[in-house]
This record gives sequence, C-alpha cells and structure tokens, in this order.
Amino acid sequence: MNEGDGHAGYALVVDDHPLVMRGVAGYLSSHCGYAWVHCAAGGAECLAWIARHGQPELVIVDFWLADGSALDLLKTLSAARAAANVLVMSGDDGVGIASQVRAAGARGFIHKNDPPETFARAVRAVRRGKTWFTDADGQAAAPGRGRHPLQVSPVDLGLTRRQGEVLAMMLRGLPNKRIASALNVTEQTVKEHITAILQRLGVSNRIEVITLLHGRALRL
Amino acid sequence: MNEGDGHAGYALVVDDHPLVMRGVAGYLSSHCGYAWVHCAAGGAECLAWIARHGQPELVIVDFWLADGSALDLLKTLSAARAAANVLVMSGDDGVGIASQVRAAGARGFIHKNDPPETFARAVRAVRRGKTWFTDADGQAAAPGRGRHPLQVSPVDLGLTRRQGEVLAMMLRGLPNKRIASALNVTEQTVKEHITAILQRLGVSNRIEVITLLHGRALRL
DNA sequence: ACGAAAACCCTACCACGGTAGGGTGGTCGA
DNA sequence: TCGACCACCCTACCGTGGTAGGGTTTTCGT
Repeated sequence: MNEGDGHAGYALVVDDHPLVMRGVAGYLSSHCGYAWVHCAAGGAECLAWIARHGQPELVIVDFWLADGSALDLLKTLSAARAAANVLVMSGDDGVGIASQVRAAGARGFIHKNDPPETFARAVRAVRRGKTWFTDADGQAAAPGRGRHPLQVSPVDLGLTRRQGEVLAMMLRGLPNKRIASALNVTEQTVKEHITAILQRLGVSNRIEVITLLHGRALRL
Repeated sequence: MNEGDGHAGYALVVDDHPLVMRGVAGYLSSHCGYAWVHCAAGGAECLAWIARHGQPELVIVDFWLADGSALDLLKTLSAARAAANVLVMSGDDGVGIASQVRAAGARGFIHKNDPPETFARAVRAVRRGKTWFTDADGQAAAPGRGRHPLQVSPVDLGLTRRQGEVLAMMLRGLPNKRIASALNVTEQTVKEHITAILQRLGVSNRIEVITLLHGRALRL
C-alpha cells in the first residue's frame, strides 16, 4: 500500500475531542503513512509543542476549538513559518468556513462527514504541495452522503463462517493457540483457516490483515 | 475465559462523522470488550439496523445528527423497547442537554471532551444497569480540561528517539527487514530496539503492540 | 575526566507463523 | 449417487520474530 518512507516528518492533530483525536491520529498513522503523530488539545498546546519539537509536516486542526476558533491558530502558524501544511477539519456546514480558512493560510479543508477515503486523498494532496478545498465554497456541501464500508461482513469478503470467526479473533490480536483453544480445534486447523483468509485478502501476514482492516467493525 | 467476548451482545455507534465513528468504535472494541461494534450514520439507519438485527446491548449516539437531534431517536428507541442502554455523546456544552437526554430515556451522557477513561467508565456503568450523568446538569461542564495521554509520543512513553522511530514503523505493519533497511541498520539492531520497546510497554509481541496502540484489545 | 546510556554490531538459539501436501467425515444440491 | 465444499486432523519444512549474551563507539551530564 502506501509508501511514505522513513523519516518524513510528523503529523500534528489539534482537536479537543480525545476520541476524535484518537480516530484521526490512528487513521493518519495507518493509512497515510505517518510515522509519528502527536496530538494537542488546543491552539496553545499546539504552538508549545511546535516550539519545543520541530515543525510538523502536516497539521490537522479542528475548526472549533475550546480556546477560540482555529483561525487564530492558523494565522499564528502562517505568520511564524508558512511552511507547514495545515488541513482544517470541521463538523458543521457553516458557510464560508472554507474560504475563511483558506484566507487564513490553510492548505486544505475537509468535512468530518467526508468518508475516510476523501480524508486520505486530502492528506495526500496537501502533502504534495497541492491544496484541497472540495466544494468551491459556494456549492454548499452537497448533502449527498458519502457512505462507505466501515463495517465489513466476512461473507461479502468471500470468507466462510468459520473463517470469519477466526478473522475476528485474529483482529483482536490473539495468537493461534488461543484461537484454537477458544474454538476447540487444533492450532493446525486455525493455521489453515488463516492461510485461506490471507490469500483471499491478498496479504501475506496477519499483521497486514490487522493494519488493513483495523478500525472497521466485523459483522459476523 | 474473559468477560463478554463471544456472544455478549453488540454495540451500536450512531454518528455522522466517519472518523469519530471510527474512533469510538475502535475504542469500544479495544477497551470495553465489545466483540462486535456496528456503526450507523444516522437515526434512520440505526433503527433500520436494529429492526433487521437484534437489539444491541449498548447504543452510543452523537447528540447532533444530520437528521435532527438525537432526541427523536432516543424517544423512538425508548418507546419501542426500553431495554437498550443508550449513551449520548455531545461535543458542545449546551445547557440542559444532559437533562433533556435523560428525560428522553438515555442511560447516560458524556462529553466528547472527556478523556477516554471517563468514556470507558461511563460505558461500564451503563452496562451494569447504572446511569452516568457526570455534571448534575447545573454544574455546567467544568472547563478544567481533562487532558490525558492517549497518543503515541514516544518520549513520554519512556522510549528513546530511535525506539520511537522503530515503534512507528512497527505500528505501520512493516517487518523487521524493511525497518532495518529504512533505517540503514542491521535487522539485529532493529530486533534489539523492538525487544526494548516490548518490555517497556509490557507486551510480548509486535501484534500486541499494534492492537494496543491502535485500538484492538487483547485482553488475555 | 568519568560513567551511564544510547546506538550499533555479532553469533546463536528457539518459538511462532505460514506453507505444502497429504487425509477423514459431513452436508448440500444437482 | 456423485461431486463440491467445508471443517477438521496430521507431518514436515522454513522464514521471521524475539531473547540471550557477548562487544564497540559516541554522546551527554555531573
């Protein structure tokens, strides 16, 4: 999948919702190839962090922060060093946010309702020096929802029922032995199920499976 | 073996922000012992899902949904079958939300700003039949931020700089060989770094590391 | 100037994961 | 009844991952 090479620089997520931070940070590290992802709960913490450690390669900021909107932070960042790629993320459809944000120096704007794929595309674009402003600011965020598979069913993945159970336990990080004893079968049998799963999913390791499917729920 | 693994009942997350959903769902499965977590993007989808599949053991609803607030959904749920444990989650500090939500039949209310630990405690409480309403609705969400460590900052995890780099690549699912070549060191050196990381984190596998820091639980 | 710690290298050993290639018994639909 | 498929078992092989126990160099704080 994506190749982001070793020491590319780190990403910084600024959001005051821990769970959201968690989700975004996880997604960044798993699907966008970021080695280090740091989180800050607000603008001040973000600036302090950057002062102490270097300039991040990418900054993702929630528009609505506890200590004011992201606009101030944005301007400060731009004033200090315009180098950082800043991507602003918002949960609502406030008109003009995109343009405000762009004026303040952001390199892109995305909506929390966007599917993760869009998110990843935006990150990639910004990373390459491009900008990413989906709706041309007058298009008013088309309500057409971009639903995407966040939960996967083993069947529509081409797996048998048993393989699905094995997959579920594999995703939870259980070693073969435990899967075997939990299923009351031999470790060998588990291995064979796993071999089948691997080649059906086109990967070679169990860890590739985990990094591939992690974050989406398995529906049996 | 462990608590609610096998067929304890599933959790349902209702939120229209994919990334948030991702975070919450991941946290539920990793830190709250939920084997199955399903996600719905709105109230309608939630109801449809419950109609098709069974009653979930836990429902987590974002207060602000695209198709109106969660109150309608809450009432519908309560009217249909009061059995479900519903936990409402909100991102802002709107006064009276907690009481509104409680009146509508929710079993608990949490704030997105709350640290994940609080989230987990709320889930556990609701699961045991108790309720969870942090501020007594008049206390107006103390601004004292509840910052907590939740993301990979190698240093405040007790890791050296190099170990942090290795950890990052490990989390991306890269095998030792690749890490070694990316870092221009021997595979052996990488192994030693990893051994150090493992015992500092108190785990025994790299997959335990991944599942630990990425959300999947291992609960042995 | 000295000691500690980090980063690097080496050999060797063993458990685990995954593959290959055999076989059995059961269920289902043509 | 026959074939297809699933689940299960077995032995055997090998690559990777992780540990143990040696060692060298550089960096850094006191």
